[in-house]
Amino acid sequence: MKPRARRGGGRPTIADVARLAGVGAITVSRALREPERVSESLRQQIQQAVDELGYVPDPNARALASARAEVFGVLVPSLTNNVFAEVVRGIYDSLSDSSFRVQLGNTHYSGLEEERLLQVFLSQRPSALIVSGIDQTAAARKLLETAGCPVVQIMETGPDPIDMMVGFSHFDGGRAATNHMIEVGYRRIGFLGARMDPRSQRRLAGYRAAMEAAGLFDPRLVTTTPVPSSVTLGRDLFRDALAKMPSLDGVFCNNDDIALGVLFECHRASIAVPQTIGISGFNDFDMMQVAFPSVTSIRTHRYEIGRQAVVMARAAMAGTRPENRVLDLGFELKRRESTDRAGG
Amino acid sequence: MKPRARRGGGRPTIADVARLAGVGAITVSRALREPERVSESLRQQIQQAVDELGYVPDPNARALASARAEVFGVLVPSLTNNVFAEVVRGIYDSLSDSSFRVQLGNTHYSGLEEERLLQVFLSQRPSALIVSGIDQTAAARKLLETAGCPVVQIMETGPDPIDMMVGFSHFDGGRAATNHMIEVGYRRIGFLGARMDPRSQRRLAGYRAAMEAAGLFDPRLVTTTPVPSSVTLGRDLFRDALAKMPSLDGVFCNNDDIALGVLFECHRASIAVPQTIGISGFNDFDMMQVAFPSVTSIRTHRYEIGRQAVVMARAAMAGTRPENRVLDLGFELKRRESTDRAGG
DNA sequence: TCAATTCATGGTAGCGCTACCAATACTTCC
DNA sequence: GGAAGTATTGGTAGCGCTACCATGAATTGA
Repeated sequence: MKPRARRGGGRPTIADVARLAGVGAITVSRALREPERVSESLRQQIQQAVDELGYVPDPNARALASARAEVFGVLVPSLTNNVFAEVVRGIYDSLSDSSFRVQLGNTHYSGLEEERLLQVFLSQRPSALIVSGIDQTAAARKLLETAGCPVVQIMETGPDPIDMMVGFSHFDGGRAATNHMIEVGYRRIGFLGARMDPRSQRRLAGYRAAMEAAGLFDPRLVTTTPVPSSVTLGRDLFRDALAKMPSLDGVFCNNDDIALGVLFECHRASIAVPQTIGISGFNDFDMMQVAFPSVTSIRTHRYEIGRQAVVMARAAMAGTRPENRVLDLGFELKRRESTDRAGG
Repeated sequence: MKPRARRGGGRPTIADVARLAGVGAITVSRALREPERVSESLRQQIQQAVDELGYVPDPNARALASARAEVFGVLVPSLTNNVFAEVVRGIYDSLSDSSFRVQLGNTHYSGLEEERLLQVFLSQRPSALIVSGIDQTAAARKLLETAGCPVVQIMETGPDPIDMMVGFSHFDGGRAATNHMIEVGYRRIGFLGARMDPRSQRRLAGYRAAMEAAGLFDPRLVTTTPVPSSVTLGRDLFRDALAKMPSLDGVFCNNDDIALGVLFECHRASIAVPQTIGISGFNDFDMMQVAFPSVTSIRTHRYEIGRQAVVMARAAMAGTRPENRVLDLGFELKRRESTDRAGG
C-alpha cells in the first residue's frame, strides 16, 4: 500500500536524520532532548545530520507520544489593556530561551469564556497554566485543580491558591493611594472606576476602607461604570462626578487612562491641579511621570509578575515547588505633582 | 504488554465515545468534523456520548493524523505596542467562532528572530501565517513562499506580496500629516521618530517628500533615535529638536506616544499649542481626541487589519483567494486643535 | 430488472515521535 | 576472575486521530 503523503511535502523526519547519521531513531530523539545521555561522537554525527537536513522536530508528534505538550497556556482578560500586554511580554521573554510555546487566550473578562478556553487548552495537555485573577468560577477551579500541571494565578494575591500565585494586593494599593491623598490634605476624594472587574472592585474596597477610617466616606463620591476603560471615559466620569458633587477636591482613579482623562479635562476646564483637584492613578505607566503636572500613581510590577509566574511554574515542573506558594510582589506609591497640595 | 499510561490520566478518547455511542471511531471523527456526512440519528447519539464523557478532541493527534494543525501563526514585532495589541485582538476575535488556535510570536523587531520563529511555527504545519511588515529577510521570505499555507503580510501595503497583504501606506500617511501641517501654515516642521523600524522609516520618507515638495526640507529638522518609543522619549526628542533648532514651529511625530510627550513638554515649558508649536501624531489612539488641546493624528485601522487578515486567510484556505491580493485599508487624517493654527 | 451510482459506515494503516524494555559493551569491586 | 553495576544504544509498541479504501444498503436510470 502506498504510504500516506508525508506531512510536510517532504519535511525531514527523525527517521531521516537517524538514517543519515547511521543510528537508531530513538538515539536521535535522545540526543536532542537529553544530550548528556548520548556519547560525544554520536551527538556530533547526529547534530551534523540535523543541520544538513534542516530537521525540526514535530511538536505535535512529540506531544502525542510524550503525553505532554511543551506549551504554557496563558489566560488573560484583555489583550489591549497594557497591564496584561506587559505581563504577557514578561511571560514570552522568560520562555524565549526554551522550546516552550505560549498558548494565549483572551477571556474578555468573562468567567464562562475562561472555562471554555480552559477546556480547549487542557485538551492539549499543557506543561503549565497561567490564569489571571483569583475569581475563577467553581467549574474553572475544578478544571485547574485536576489539570495535572502547575497552575499559577497572577495579578493578585489572596488566600487559598489553586496551586501558586504571584501578584499583589489591589485592596492595599487602593488604600495606599487614598491614604496618601488624605494625608496631603484632600478631603472630598472621589473614586472613578471603569469596567469594575474584581480587581477594580478590590481597589474600590481599599479606597472605601481608607475613607471610612478617616471618617470621610460618602457613597456619592463613588462614580463607576461597567464600560471598558479609556481616556475618554475618564473625562466623562470626571464630569459626572463633578456634576454630582461640585465640592470634590480630589479623585483616585481606578487606572491611569482614567487619570489621564481627568487631567486633560482639568486643563480644558482650567481647574488647577493639584490645588483645586488632586489626581491619583493606578499602574503607573510611563506617561504618568511625564504628564504635566506629573501624576501620582501606584506602580505595579507587571513584567515581573509575568516573569515570576514562569519561574514558579518551571520550578514546579522540575519538582521544586516553592515553599511559599503565594508570592506578593507589592507595589510602590509614586508621589508626584498631581497630589502635591502642600505645594512644591 | 501493559499499555502506556493514558495521556490525560483517563481523558476520554474518540474510541471511548465510539464505544458508548455504539459506532465506529471514524464515524465519531466525521460527526465532529463534517456533520453533514453522518445521519441525523447517529449524529445525535454521538453528540450525547460526547457530552456525557466530556470528550474534547486532542489537537495534537488531530494535527499529526491530518498533516495540518488548526493553528494560525502570527508574528508581531511587539506585544506591548498598542498598535499590534489591537491587530492581535482583531485576529483573536475573528477566530473565536472557530476551533483555530493562535500561535503568537514576538519578533522584537528582529529579522533573525522572525526567521527563527518561522522555523518553529512551520514545524507545526499551521493552517495560515500572518506576519508583520513587508521587509522579511530573504531566508524568511523563502520559508514563507514554501510554507504550503496562506500567508498574509499585515500593517503595510507594497508591491510583490508573498501571498496576500492587508495594511496601508505609511509613506502616504506621513506625507498626508505633513502636508496638512504645511497647508495650515507651519513651515519649520520637525520630524520626531523613535525605534525607526521600516514603517517609521517610510513615514519619515513621506514627511520628507512633503517637505521637499514645499521647498521646506532641512535635514536638521529630523530627530530620530533607535530607542523604543515612549512618552518620556517624546519629551526628550522634542527638547533635543528644539535645542538644535529653536525656530521649530511644528512637529510631526512618528506615533502618538511621542506626540503626547511633546504636548506635555509644551505645557510644562508654557509653549502655546497650536500657536507656537503645532503637533501631529500617528495612529490616533483614543487619548489624542481627549487631550488638551486635542491632537491631530493619522487614524489607522488596526483592529480591522487583524480582522481582514483572518478573512483573507480563511478565504484562501477555502480555495477562494481574493482577486486582489493586496488590500489597502487606508488611513484618515484627523484634524484637531493641536494644528489649528488659523485659530478656532 | 439490474447495473451504476450515491450514501452511510467501518476497518486498517499509518502520521512522527517517545516510553518502556532489552541488549550490549564497559567498569567496578571484592 | 566473576558478579554486579553503569553507561550507551536500539527495538517495539503505541500516543489519539484521520486518510484511504472497502463494504453494504439505498437509490437511480434506462
